[in-house]
Amino acid sequence: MTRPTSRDVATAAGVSQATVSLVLGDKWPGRVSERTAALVRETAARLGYRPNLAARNLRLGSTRTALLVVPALTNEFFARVYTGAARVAAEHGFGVVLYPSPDGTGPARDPFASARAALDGVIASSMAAHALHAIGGDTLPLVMLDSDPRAGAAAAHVNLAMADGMRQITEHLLALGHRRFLHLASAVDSWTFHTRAEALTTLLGPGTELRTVRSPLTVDGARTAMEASLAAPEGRPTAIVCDDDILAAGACKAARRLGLRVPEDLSVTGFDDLALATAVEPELTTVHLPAERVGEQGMTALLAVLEGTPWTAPDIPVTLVTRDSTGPAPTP
Amino acid sequence: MTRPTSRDVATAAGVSQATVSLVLGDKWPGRVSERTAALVRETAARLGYRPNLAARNLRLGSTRTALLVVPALTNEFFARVYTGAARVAAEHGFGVVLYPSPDGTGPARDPFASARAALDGVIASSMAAHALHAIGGDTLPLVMLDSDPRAGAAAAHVNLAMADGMRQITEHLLALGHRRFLHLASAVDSWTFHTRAEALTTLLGPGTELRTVRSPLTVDGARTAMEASLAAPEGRPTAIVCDDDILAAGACKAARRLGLRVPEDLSVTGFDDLALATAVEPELTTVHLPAERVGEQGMTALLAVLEGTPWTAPDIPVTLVTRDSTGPAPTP
DNA sequence: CAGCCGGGGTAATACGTATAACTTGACGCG
DNA sequence: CGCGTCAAGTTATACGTATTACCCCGGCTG
Repeated sequence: MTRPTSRDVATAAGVSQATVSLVLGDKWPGRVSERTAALVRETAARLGYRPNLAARNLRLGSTRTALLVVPALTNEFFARVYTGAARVAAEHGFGVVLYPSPDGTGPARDPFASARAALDGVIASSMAAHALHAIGGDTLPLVMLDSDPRAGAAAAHVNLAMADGMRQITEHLLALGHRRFLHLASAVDSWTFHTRAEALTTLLGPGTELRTVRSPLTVDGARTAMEASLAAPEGRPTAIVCDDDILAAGACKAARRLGLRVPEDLSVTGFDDLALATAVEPELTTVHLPAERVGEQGMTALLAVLEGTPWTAPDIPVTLVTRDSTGPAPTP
Repeated sequence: MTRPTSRDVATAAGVSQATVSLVLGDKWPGRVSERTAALVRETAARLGYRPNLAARNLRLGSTRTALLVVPALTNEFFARVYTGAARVAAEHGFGVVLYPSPDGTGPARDPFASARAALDGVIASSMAAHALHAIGGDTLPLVMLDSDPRAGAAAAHVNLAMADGMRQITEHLLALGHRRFLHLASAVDSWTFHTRAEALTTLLGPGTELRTVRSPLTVDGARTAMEASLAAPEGRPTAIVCDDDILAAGACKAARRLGLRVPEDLSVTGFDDLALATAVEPELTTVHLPAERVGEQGMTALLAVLEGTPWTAPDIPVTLVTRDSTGPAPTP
């Protein structure tokens, strides 16, 4: 009552195992007569034959499987990255297996063991460089998502035009008359944070103020942090630039609790354009990040690298979506 | 410049390949002297040896890998199910690979091919019975999540106490004086929906009204559906029972657009207790579903089944979380 | 009619591992 | 001293597949 092998199909069809493989491989047209090919196919279907992937992988020396390393799948952004990567992978007969969170909370230490599968390559998102070794990035073809392009270990980089997104935000807010800004960033230190912070500092010209607050990446964490920062009326910022829609939602809640109206008294912007951005009220002005495309390009890059083609592409463009959480700066 | 094999380690250490396997397998204490064991381990580390998982899987006839079938990973609920399953799996040296969405939008047709790995078992969530065959549930040990316990194909079931959740909601709302209800359900037909709908119908005694509306599982879809249903003042429900927090958020938005206050004019309840539930304002009264525990129990059940132990457990309890979206029924 | 070619199939092999079965000294004991 | 026992390795094999190299035979050509 064990699973049938290609040899079982062969004997049942009265041919050799090689013939079965030839037919089912579908790779050598004309190698087998149409008559026997049909017979083999019919027999295989009848027995419910499924090729043993472990054996095939061993024989071929490749598993057509990529490892995607993400901080947390419960973050909609990364779930969408996975979706995009998985779609492109499937189109090329590849699979994607996940390794959530190398920052400590992940399920296992060794992603190789955790993946339980030989890997052809790695796509790693927002990861500290020191984790690369554990991941095996030194051994396997590696594509980095949203990381420092100068980091040498990676075979290819896929980046979003974060700085340009920040430019669109600041231009929008400056045009609305805002001068006192607060940058609400995630507590985890990543290249993404540095890029955005640097862009923001550069873009805000003289005559402006900028404070930075960091908070855990949760609505409640952001609310708590902002309630503390917005309590005192003197010098209160009029615009809060958040690194994530989740933080922006928290900031809006804090404002409401303090009796501040959004956007009349306080403008708030987000990043990512998650489902959350249009679920809350007011709907968030935010930078739309095409997460699926990040996954798609990541996988495309990996496929190119695996074929030996060096891969490079311009940053993925991002666009500001103006909604209801931003408005003219209040006149004092 | 290819990856070293166990044989490479063996020759480098001056022992046989079997010895390497014996040492690294760590399974036969006293089989190899401590001296040579140390030598082998040191050599393996020096060469950067990693066992070829494909070969090991082939040899062992098991991949220690489970397939998790979920509708969409972008739904936080399922992302959390995955997280729970992956953690338990990792504790037992198992891996979890995903097959998102058999309802059509998934990356590939054949989950086996898509997984690119031989599988030891399947954990399937909210799936139509007809998809079972394609999944290979007839071939592999199968654990079903939130599905009809009477469905025979599954080796084990893991269910949430949905009916009890509905009971808690209705008792809460009835106590608040509500009599005219609207059940806002997802458009996809699942066992979960039927269970909840049936429970709701049963629990609402005489002297109550119940309407049912179905909508796509998005905030905007729910908002649109509700704007239509709430437009006419006559016979308007006072309580909206939603099958999902996402729908509840949409209902709240619809209410606000129509000038109705939540909870003063309209009470709204959700299901799941996603991050969204506390991100929106008012915070949602909702039934907390321990999603991670669903994943954990699913994996635990699969492990039991793989060991030949029949597995069974009571429904996972759920609890109503009372927040700000429900209040006393308005007096006409 | 000999030689050659190509269509259609088969036998053999290697991928890298885990383990069962066997070997070889050394040693204790009757 | 002979034999069983045991520790510490080694040899051999099988897992299921894809592919290479080979074989057989009928038909065509010179």
